[in-house]
Amino acid sequence: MPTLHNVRQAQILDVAQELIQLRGYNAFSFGDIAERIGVRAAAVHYHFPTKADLGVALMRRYRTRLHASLNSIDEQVTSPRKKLERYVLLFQATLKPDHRMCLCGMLGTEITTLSDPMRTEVRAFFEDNETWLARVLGDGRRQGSFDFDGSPAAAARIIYSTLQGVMLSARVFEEAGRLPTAGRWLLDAIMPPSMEALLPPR
Amino acid sequence: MPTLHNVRQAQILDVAQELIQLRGYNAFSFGDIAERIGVRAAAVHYHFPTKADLGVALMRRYRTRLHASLNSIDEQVTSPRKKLERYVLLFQATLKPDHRMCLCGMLGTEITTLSDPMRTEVRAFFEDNETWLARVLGDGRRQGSFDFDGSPAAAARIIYSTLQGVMLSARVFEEAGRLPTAGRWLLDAIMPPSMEALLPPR
DNA sequence: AAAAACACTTACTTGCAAGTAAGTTCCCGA
DNA sequence: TCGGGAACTTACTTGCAAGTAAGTGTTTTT
Repeated sequence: MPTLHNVRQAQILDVAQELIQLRGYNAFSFGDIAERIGVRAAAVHYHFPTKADLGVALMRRYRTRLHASLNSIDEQVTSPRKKLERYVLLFQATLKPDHRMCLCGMLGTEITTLSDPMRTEVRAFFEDNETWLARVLGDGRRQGSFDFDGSPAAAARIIYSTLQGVMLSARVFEEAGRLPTAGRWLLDAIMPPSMEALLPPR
Repeated sequence: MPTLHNVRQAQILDVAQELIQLRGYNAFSFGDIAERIGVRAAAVHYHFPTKADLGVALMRRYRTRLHASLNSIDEQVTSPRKKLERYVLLFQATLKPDHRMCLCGMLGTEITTLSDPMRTEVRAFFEDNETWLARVLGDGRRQGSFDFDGSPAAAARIIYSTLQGVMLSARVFEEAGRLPTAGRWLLDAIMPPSMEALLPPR
């Protein structure tokens, strides 16, 4: 069961995540967190001694949640195309409320200013995504529902990058609609010619 | 001719640009700039009263240079495909030396922390890119060298986003090679089937 | 030759951020 | 009921960052 301690920690991580996604790691302070949850800054230090500690804990939780989301997709749908559709929805859920960046897209740009353990976590997050995507893309191509050149790993890297980049520009223009548009475009781009008749009308 | 004043201003902008591309807007100070050019921080304030002033001046210069680069491409090559190849080279030139982000990719993630005039400049930079790309894509499709669904503007948005996203992951993994790979993939993705025989061997 | 403008400097203020130390309050188990 | 720990607080130190004010030496203009 969740102890009070863990509840508070989770609350701190929630606020920290929101602030980082909105402003970036170098533009939020322990004071900002404290103010939002109604305590003093020292209370935040009690739970996470340093900013780097907080960052690492946050990244670990974020990665754990990613794994849960990807597992959930794998359990709930079997078609590779449907998996990718669900995957794009994860990005939409992040972006939609208030044009948040993906936590890792944000930390990726700031990576040179992060501690070593945080850097490691950020890279691992990128890798987790690319690995999962590569598997789905490989499966899809093997069973004929996808068609693309090169290795699944290379395609995965590009698709993941595209989604990150689209989140960025959707944020810059405050046009969350760019994400679903790009998602459809990507799916169409890797669809074999033989299946194009199945596309929904535009 | 360039006055001493302008030389110093340019020098400050050079250092500021490098620092922002490497660390971000919220992770550099006037002191950092001063140290690198061998003056005191107040000297930087003499040329650019506030950080926001510096940022706006930097963005304006960056945009002017973008326009020069795009004009140069338009003058030097006529084939839409060759134009895109040259365009990708612009990104490579930015990324290559030390895994720098595009100045605007960096500022885009930090956009909520920027002054209004800076935000405007960042958005304008994105728009300039997308507008140019849309024109090249439209031209290319009209003359049969490209094939893609949807409006040229929509394709331009996605391609630009992809390049931004690829820069981000190339930086995260310190693998500059991801950019040319993605560039080739993108060009292939919008190439009509009839021309696939012309692809270079892999 | 005097004065004004230029490109700085030193010295300073303000304010915030990270982090620490030493309490204080409350609850819980022995 | 009393001791101890958990979850804070206040109060503090250190350090840096933005920005300002008042000089200083050098150069340019008149």
